[in-house]
Amino acid sequence: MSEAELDRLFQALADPTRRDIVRRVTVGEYSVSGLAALYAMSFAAVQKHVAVLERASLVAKQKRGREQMVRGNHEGLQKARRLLDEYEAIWRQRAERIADILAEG
Amino acid sequence: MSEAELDRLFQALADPTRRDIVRRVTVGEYSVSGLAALYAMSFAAVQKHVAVLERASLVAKQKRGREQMVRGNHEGLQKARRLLDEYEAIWRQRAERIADILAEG
DNA sequence: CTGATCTACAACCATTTGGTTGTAGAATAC
DNA sequence: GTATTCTACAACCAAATGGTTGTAGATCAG
Repeated sequence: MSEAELDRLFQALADPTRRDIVRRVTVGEYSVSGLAALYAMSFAAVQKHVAVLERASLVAKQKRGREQMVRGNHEGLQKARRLLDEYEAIWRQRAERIADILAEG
Repeated sequence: MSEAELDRLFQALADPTRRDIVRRVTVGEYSVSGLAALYAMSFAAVQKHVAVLERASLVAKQKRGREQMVRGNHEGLQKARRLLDEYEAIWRQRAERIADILAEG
C-alpha cells in the first residue's frame, strides 16, 4: 500500500459529491451521464469526479454500448479501511500499555 | 457526522506527512517542534499540518510550559472508520441481494 | 535582565483542485 | 444517410493547498 495510493484514496473520499457517487454505484449501476443528472453541475465536472474515484480504485468503468457504466470497486475501500484498522490497533496497543503501567504502579 | 466534517477528515488523511504525524502522536507525545525536527520542512509547515489534523479532530494540542504537546485524538479516526464501515455494510447488502437473486433464478 | 527556545500568524508563491465551456469522436435512433 | 446521445479531453479560471520567510509574543535558562 504505497503512500501515493493512500493519498489518492483519502483525497478521493474528501469530497461530498464523490462520496455520494461511491454510495450510489455500490448499490446500483449508473452510466456517467446517469450520475451527471443527479448533481447540479456540468457533465464534465462529474466525469472528472468519476476519474478521480477511478484512479483511487474506488470505482471502475465498463463500456456498454455508447455508455460507460460505473460500478463500485471494493479494492479501494478495503485499502482505506485497512489503514484505519491499523491506526486503531496502534491506539489499542497504547491503551494496553497505559493499563499495564497503571497496574504495575 | 456532517459532510464538512468528513471533508476535513479525509482531506487531513490525504497527506503522507500528516498520516505519519497521526501514527507518531498516537504512540507517544510530541511537541510541535519535536515533530518538526522529524521532517525535511520548515517548522511553520509542520505547524500547519498539525492545525489541519486538529481541525479534523485527529489530534489535540495541550500547552505544557512553553511547549504545545500534540496527542492523538481518537474521535476523528472513529468517525472516518464509521463511514467506511457504513460503505462496507452497503456493499455486503448488495452482495447478499445478488446471492438471493442467483438463488431464486 | 539578556538570550535562547517554542509557538503563532501573516504574507507570499507555485501547484493542485473543482468547476466551467467548447470541440470532437463513437454508438444509437430514425 | 442524418440527427441525437454519450463520452473524452483540452483550455481556462477562481479558490484551496503545501510550502516558504519573516515578525512578534511567551516561557525558560543563565
